[in-house]
Amino acid sequence: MSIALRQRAIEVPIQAARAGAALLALPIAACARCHLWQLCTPCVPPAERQPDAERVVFTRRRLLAGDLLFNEGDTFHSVYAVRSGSLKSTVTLQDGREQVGGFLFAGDVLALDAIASTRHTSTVMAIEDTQVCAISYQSLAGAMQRQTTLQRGFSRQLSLEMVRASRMLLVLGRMSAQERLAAFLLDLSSRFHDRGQSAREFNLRMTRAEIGSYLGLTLETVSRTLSLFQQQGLLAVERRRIRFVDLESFAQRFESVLQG
Amino acid sequence: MSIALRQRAIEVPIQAARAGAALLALPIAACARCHLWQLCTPCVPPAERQPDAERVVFTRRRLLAGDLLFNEGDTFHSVYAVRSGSLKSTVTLQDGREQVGGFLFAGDVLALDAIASTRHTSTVMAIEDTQVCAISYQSLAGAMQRQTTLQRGFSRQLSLEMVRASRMLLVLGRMSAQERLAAFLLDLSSRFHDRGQSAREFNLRMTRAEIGSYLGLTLETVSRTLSLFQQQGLLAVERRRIRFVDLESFAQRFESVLQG
DNA sequence: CGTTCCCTTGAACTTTCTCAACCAATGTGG
DNA sequence: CCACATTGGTTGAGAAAGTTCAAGGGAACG
Repeated sequence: MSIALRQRAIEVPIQAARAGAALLALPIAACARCHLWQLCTPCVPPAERQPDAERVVFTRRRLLAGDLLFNEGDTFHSVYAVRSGSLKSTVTLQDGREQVGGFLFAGDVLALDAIASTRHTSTVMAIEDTQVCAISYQSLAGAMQRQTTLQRGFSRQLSLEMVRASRMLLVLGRMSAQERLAAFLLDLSSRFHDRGQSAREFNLRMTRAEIGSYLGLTLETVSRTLSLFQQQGLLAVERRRIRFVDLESFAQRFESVLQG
Repeated sequence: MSIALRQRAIEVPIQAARAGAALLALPIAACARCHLWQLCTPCVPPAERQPDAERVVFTRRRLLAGDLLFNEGDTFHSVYAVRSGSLKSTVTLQDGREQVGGFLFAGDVLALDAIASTRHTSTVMAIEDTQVCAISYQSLAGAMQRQTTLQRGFSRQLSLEMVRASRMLLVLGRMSAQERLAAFLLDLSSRFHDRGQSAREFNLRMTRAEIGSYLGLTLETVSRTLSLFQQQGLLAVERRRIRFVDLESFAQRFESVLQG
């Protein structure tokens, strides 16, 4: 579950994965970002396969916008990697209040937080047409026992999620609506950039209400703040299309947001 | 790093650890709660030691109130287990705004989130006189390679932290000042209870300002809200001493807070 | 072509924050 | 032991930020 703002870029493993991608001709771009690609049978040609790699069961799954990948409380069987599309993860209070915990895009891995509890702790829904790989956790755990690299990468991934979560606490705890939204947009920008898309201009995949929920704001405040940024000449907003007029100065103006 | 509200109780591993405690006569109570006690040379009598347990290096460290355990950005060498006392973990924005990320008590394990980055992502300070065990991560990682149980327990611990973090996001994102403070007090109550202390009455170890920072509120709001709870006959507050007039009904009144 | 969903904007209202004064407890140095 | 400073906590009043309620517009979809 990606609950928070990303690091500016994810350094080492991406590099490695990209090098690997060139070498091994990964089927799709998302796999180059996926931390689990070494386990993925379709991603690794037979010649290079580890003998036990066979045991890790990957399943492809297609979702339409609005489809649930899994529900809070469902038994945990698999972790997932996003191949294409986008999803949101949500948690719900007893009284029905819902909070978006994060947005997931191609290459993101999710459901790691279920390992402890054997049940999913959030609901994940596709917000556009989406493909995911399901990776059986049982077989993954087995492979991790044998492959140290993999196990380390996995711990690393988990602990990265925690870093993101604690950054998000800062956002929700200390920042104004403008700062929250700026942080959110800069996060999206850097994530799209990492995926080879434009950092300056992109389509939001989610509604104002979902953004608001994620940031602890109402949809009206999100809308007003976007309008404000536009009035100030910082952004061009047209429905879900966002363009930074000057990305560098925007980032600078809100730099308090980007790590200490 | 404990960034969020705890589960009501931590089930399986505690049970196991307590059974172990009885069997092996752990030196202090905190060790019975510590997820790493199996590695702890003083905790495991020579007869029962795994041959590679020797390699995990534990160091005791004493801190006075106000002492730093480590600073944001310090190189990461060890994870820590709290033996006694309390600490707070904080993160800071460039402009100096600070956010308390969590409070740590006896038996808690911290600095797990540094694994990914090789640097500590938060500053941890003792808020009263405190003892910790420092566990060399290098030797811990080695032991985990050999002991599957340990490695699984570690992943479990990491993923528990994530569950807590996402619960905290709910608190900061969706809840009013009263709900936040109620959630905080109930969390403390259950944590003290887990440690064999009273769930109904306890001393806050932290200032109003620290509570406020943790909950995304000002210290004045914390103070006013405590006064309000007292006026409503829910709490008896006297400086840092908190007593629930009726813990069950208090919990019920704010039950929206406690998981779905 | 009408319905639905999403977004925008305005106005009144609520909550929390900010600023400020004050009190109580604790610690310090003469 | 007392005067004084420091730290932590309480309370009030006004200001600010964001929410709620309400109305209306536009794109998308059947």
